[in-house]
Amino acid sequence: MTTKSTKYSHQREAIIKYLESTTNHPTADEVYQHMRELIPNISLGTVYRNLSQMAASGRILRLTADGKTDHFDACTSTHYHFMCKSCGCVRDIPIAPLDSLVEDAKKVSEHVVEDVSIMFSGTCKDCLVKSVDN
Amino acid sequence: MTTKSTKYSHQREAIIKYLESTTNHPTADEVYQHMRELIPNISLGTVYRNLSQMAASGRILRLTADGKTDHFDACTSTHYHFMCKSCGCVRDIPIAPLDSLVEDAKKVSEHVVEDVSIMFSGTCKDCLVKSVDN
DNA sequence: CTAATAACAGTAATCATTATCATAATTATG
DNA sequence: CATAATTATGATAATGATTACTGTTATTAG
Repeated sequence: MTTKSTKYSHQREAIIKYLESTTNHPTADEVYQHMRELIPNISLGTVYRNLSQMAASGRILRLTADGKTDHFDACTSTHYHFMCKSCGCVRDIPIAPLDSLVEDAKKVSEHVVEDVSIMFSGTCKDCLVKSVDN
Repeated sequence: MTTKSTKYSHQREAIIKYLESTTNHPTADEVYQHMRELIPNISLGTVYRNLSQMAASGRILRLTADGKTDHFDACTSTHYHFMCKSCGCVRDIPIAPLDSLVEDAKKVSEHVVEDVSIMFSGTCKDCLVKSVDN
């Protein structure tokens, strides 16, 4: 069995650069739309393949929130997120990491707890303004 | 504008009874498979419609974990869940509610934080046994 | 009892994502 | 450096979960 290696690709490089340049945690389709400005004939499948590959290897984070569309984050250190119930945008929440949470869960659970995902939700400031206008 | 009311249905009654009888947090399809034993010609659409309706009204909880399939829980008081990365099952994690978490997030965020979802992940005890066998 | 309306079963449509496949780009090797 | 091996790509088809549509049935109000 030969372990398969990773080859360089222009497309993957552009995707990771874009993810590192934004704190907006875009969806696969948002990444795709941006990439098309740089690489007009890039395929949506290429974007999905590279995002999934980088998420699997730990290079980026896959954020699952409302069960509809995943978001991606190039910042892999422990931090938390907020999803707007109105527009679906994902933003950072600057609270301190809850280091003991997984440890606490490990102690009480009969299962092997490895990770925890914390997702806040509510209304983002932009959607709040819009709702006041109406 | 007339507010639309809710009418009784045999199907919805059976769905909520089933959800209340289990702590396994089934998916819509698992609910459907169970319902077919009681109501053989029930439609999958009916199951989805009633689950969505009850989740929207707060009667049950919709649990989103891996972005693939939602799970449902008739217990709506604050508690936490674990999803197995191997088989996808969802189980309860009996740690005490983190009451201050949403309050803390409200203080530091420029958005209107209302709720938080906490999802642990790892390997469930059943999958652990299977992996040891191999 | 009858009219109004919500819920139903069955099915088609949608959306996000993954798989397939022939071609192109990258890397290894003689 | 030439060529073989292998991974990545673009284009598109397929999948899986969920929602929408439609004609019919059940529930409820008058």
